[in-house]
Amino acid sequence: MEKRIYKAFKALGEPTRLKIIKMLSFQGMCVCELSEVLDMLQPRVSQHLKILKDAELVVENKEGYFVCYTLNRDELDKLWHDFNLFLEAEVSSLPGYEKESARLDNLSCNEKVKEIKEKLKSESR
Amino acid sequence: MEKRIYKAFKALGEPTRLKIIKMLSFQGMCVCELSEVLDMLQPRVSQHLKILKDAELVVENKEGYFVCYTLNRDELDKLWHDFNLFLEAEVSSLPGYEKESARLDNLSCNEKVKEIKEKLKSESR
DNA sequence: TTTGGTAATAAGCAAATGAGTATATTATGA
DNA sequence: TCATAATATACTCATTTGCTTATTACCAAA
Repeated sequence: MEKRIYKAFKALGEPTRLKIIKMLSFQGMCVCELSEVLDMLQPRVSQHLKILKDAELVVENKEGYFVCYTLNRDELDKLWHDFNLFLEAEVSSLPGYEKESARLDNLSCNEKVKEIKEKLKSESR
Repeated sequence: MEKRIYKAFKALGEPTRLKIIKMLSFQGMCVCELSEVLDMLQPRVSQHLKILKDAELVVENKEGYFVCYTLNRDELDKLWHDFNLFLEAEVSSLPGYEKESARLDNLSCNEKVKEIKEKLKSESR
């Protein structure tokens, strides 16, 4: 789960790919169109589309020798939803966080840190 | 606007930073605590926190020589909101997309592409 | 089965990134 | 002012990333 999340964010966190996604938000487009509209070499577009496809943010439809890509809006919504589930989840319930959870339970940190946190909490009330 | 968006996604799209964010979703924590809980060297934690702070996903509160970091949930919500605005916006209205918009208006693409799109459209109805 | 057009992959290279080590910087208290 | 603790920054190195060029794979029509 966690890997899927950061993989999707990583795919979104790049200017060229964000541009491609913006173009696809307007309409489905094939590689040659994207290449023309964005004024980019075709391999560059294809490579980024592959990354977006691996992250399931984009879907391809082959039609003859054209490959039409469309934005996967459902997956985008799901990404944000899953990310929020991840944030809300108990640390102890997350797979791969066993050790972190244990260390969280017996933090050997300074007493002062606790005081500081109490202070911050009371301030935020 | 666009740069802020992909910068934030880029910040989220990395496993170590996602872990840090998860920890901060539980409670505000200082660097030493994060370092201990995640079993990572302190400079590593500090470096990632800097990136998260630059993306405004995290806020720091200095208390003595402790620095307590908290998750900026408002900014997270804003990120998703702005991202959706970006997706919904007219290409012609987006700064930095002037050329793309113009090229979009007179695509020299093959007639077949148009046929394919018509076909896909009618199928999706 | 050739030919022409479209897209994917491979290879090479420069730039960016992440981690570790060492060294500042900042703040506190004696 | 000096010693100590927490955090930030500098530096180095290995890995990854993105772009370009070249090549290959794929598909359709003649």
